[in-house]
Amino acid sequence: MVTMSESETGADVPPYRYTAAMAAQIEPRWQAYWAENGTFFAPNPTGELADPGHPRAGAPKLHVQDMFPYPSGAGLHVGHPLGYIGTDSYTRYKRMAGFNVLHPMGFDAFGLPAEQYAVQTGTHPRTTTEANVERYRGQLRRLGLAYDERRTFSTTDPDYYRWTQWIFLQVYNSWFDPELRKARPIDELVKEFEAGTRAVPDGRDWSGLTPVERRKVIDGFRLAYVSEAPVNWCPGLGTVLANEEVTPEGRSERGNYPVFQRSLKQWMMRITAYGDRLVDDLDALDWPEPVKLMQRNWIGRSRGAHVDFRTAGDAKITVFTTRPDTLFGATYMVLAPEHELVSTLVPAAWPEGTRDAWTGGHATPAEAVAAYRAAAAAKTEEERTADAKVKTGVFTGAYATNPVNDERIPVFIADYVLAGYGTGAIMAVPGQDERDWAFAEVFELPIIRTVEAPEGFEGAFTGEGPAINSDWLNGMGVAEAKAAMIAWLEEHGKGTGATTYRLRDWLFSRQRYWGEPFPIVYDETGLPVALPESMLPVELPEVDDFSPRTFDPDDADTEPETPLSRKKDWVQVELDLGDGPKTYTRETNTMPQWAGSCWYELRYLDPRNDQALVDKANEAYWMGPQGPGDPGGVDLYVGGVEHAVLHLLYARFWHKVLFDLGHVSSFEPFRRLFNQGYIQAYAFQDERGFYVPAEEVVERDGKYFHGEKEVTRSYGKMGKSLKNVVTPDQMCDEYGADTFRVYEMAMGPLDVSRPWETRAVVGSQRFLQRVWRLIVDEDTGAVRVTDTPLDPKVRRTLHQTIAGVREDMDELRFNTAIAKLIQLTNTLTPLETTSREAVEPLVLMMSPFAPHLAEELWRKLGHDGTVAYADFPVADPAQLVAESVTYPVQVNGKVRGRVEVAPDTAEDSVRQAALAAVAEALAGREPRKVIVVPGRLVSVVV
RNA sequence: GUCCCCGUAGACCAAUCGGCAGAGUCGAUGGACUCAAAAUCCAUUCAGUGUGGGUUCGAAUCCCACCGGGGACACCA
Repeated sequence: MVTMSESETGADVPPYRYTAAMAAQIEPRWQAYWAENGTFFAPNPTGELADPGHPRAGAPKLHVQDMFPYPSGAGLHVGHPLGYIGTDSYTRYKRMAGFNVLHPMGFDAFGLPAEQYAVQTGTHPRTTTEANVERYRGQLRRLGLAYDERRTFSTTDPDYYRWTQWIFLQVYNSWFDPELRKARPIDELVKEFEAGTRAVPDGRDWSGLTPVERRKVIDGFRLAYVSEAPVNWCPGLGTVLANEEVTPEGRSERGNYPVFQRSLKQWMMRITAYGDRLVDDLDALDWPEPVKLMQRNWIGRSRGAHVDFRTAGDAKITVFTTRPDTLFGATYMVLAPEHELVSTLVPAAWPEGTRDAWTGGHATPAEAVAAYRAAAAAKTEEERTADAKVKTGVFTGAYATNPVNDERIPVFIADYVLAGYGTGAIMAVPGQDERDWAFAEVFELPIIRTVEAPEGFEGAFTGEGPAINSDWLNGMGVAEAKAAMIAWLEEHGKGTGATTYRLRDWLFSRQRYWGEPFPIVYDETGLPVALPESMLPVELPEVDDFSPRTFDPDDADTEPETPLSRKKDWVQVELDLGDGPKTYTRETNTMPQWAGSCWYELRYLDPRNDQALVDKANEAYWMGPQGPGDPGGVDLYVGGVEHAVLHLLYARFWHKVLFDLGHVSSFEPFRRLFNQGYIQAYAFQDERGFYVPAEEVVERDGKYFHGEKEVTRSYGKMGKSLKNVVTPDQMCDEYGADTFRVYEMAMGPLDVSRPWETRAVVGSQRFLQRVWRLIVDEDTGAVRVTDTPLDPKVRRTLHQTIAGVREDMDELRFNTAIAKLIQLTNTLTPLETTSREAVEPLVLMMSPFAPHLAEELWRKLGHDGTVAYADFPVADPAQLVAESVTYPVQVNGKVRGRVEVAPDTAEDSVRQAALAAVAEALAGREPRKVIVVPGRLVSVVV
């Protein structure tokens, strides 16, 4: 590839041409100007960042935000800023169009990779994180991104995580009222218990409870709580992980280490309480459908019933089913192998009439069950999934009674029933469930259809149809039968209507150093005590050894050890929490990386407020609902689709808690979500499979060569290991930031992934050069613009461009907007004189994409100050009317002629003219039909 | 296996409500400039829309099936 340095050493490059060297002069100058003048400061309604004298104070607001980056040690490659440049172009346009634009940027700086990187390099994570953040800032500044620099922060700043901890306390000090479907302060729950208006669980008497018992009751209601429960333990990382961080293969999303289920005491957040609202409120959001779908699937709400089946003695098995209408078809039951009732159910011997196929060849039920349990436990998640096609299981020797018809049905255990979902037990209805059907075939169990299947239908029928073989339900449709059965179950005390979720509570603690400490201590009872707000932030202490204790990745029998627990003088602390000075023990877990990104959109609104996480007036202005039914939230949130579930679900959850407690007026954090595409790149491997530097590969005759060796091409993410990284810094060096920005925006729609192609960047540079050349004499540097009025035809082109560009910008179609600007430039280029009338709007329209160039040219055109607040051009409607319209005339679908008429010509006249134009093609045939599409074409059918 | 998205010149991409397949960029080719090259400028080139059906006066666009690419989910009762 030819580099700019070669071209610039050429003696005959005109001295005032727009080149990379010229860009390198212009760009830092304007970046400094913007920084010195606070050009992109957005005024708040109130507080320290209010500025009534600002040109956009009180204007309609627009809050646009990017998913903030995690500042990795590798720095940015050209794929990262795609979305940032998109939002920057959009907000620069909107600012010029009159909006008060909030476009901030921050850094998600806590987390595992920073810690791992720090461990590798032997430096403190804060040191490496801060260095990385500085590097990112430099890279972003160089791209001319118009951020309000007063509003930036890192999640690792104590001033920031003070409020992360504050929100944790809000969550901790709240409970979910199922009647009101919202969070309420925990004090209100205590008052209800004291007044006796709410019953204490287990029917105990509040006044008879000891203080410790009362605390335990209360703690059981909190939205943040400690529980001893099976969690995902990852020895390789030395920490536990949330369900969302574990892949379907049972490995960690980060690092791909094995994950094991272990029962451990951990902090949880009661996100399940919000399952309904998290599903329902998706309808109010302007989000890509696939993302909504992923969230719906992840939450996995299903409506149905809990049904009790009696077993020997007084025992009962409770199942969850979405099809209570099919109860008459329940011919057997299945428990998950791990189900706690299994051992109590198993009788001493096989009952009379047990089939051989049911026993697995074992002499007693206990043996059979033990063997099956062992086999199931030995299977990895992967094997279990792979074996899904063949149903396995074993008879427990026990029977249960179907509550609707008192039929005696056998109880099996099988690994196709999952312990973690519903009640871990099912009623099996082979007639209406494919899995049950498959199991019934293997074990020769009876099949009773309870929904009439179509004539000749084979297998389980899951569709709609009238109920059959179901006594009083017969004839009802599925929905009606469900409702009738639930009513019957509730009336007879055999079950209740119920909703279950796939969503689990959010495992919120991590055994890491580099995260937010919990604002929690433990007293002598071992129960948690919240620190008062006045003690925030709880700062992360300095430790000698911040590296976590990790283990053999495959050793499941290990215990997590938190790095903070080794800091004994920090863990033991004397505090006065109202009962006089006492010794407490600090919580030594830290929060997961998601905590900081759960609410950062709010802190941008009021980053310096030390009285509240955000002033209510500022929140209402920037994020409040814009009308009835509107959820409020960020007006445009741009980021990759990989956060469809994790970050976006957690952030919605926290936002709703804050909404319930009255801290924010919006009930959703992100009104509109846009998923940008990815920039990927080709990578090349030699015959040994080693990657060779992509920039050194040349193409000849459709083959690829590295030196003399042929190499094979593949396509994927940019990364060090693939040796195909291109950085924005390289592009700025070789072409300038404006060229890079224009190229990224011009290469395709923002939401489409595409391959990077460095050699195509020159096209954008040529475009900027042409614009520059229109205005600046390349030999003398003189401005060559005149006040000559535009030719009427060119004027119409100009106004059509303005109208088109505005439309494209509003729809984030930057690629087509740029195409229109290139077209306009190409129209102006051959003209003898450059008219100010055309070139000023052109510069203004260029400025969202090439802001430095535009500022420079705007100055040269004789204007003071910045172009950032100049009015974006508005098209004159009179100029948008075409002088004449050419109608193609089709005869039987083929174009046979054209007519040119005035734009306001009546349809009848167009018809006459069109028929005359194709008279020859018609050859006297009588048209059967003539269709005139106004402004488009005429179609004649013969 | 199920669901979702996408297939348009050699490459990246346009095409409003179903209305003349082409706005823009790269590449390639030719020309201008140059001693020559680079850079720059000018011009030209190239597909009938993945395949096969259907609806329609008219389909890249709507419907069905298949092929290819990408993504999500994958015993969730």
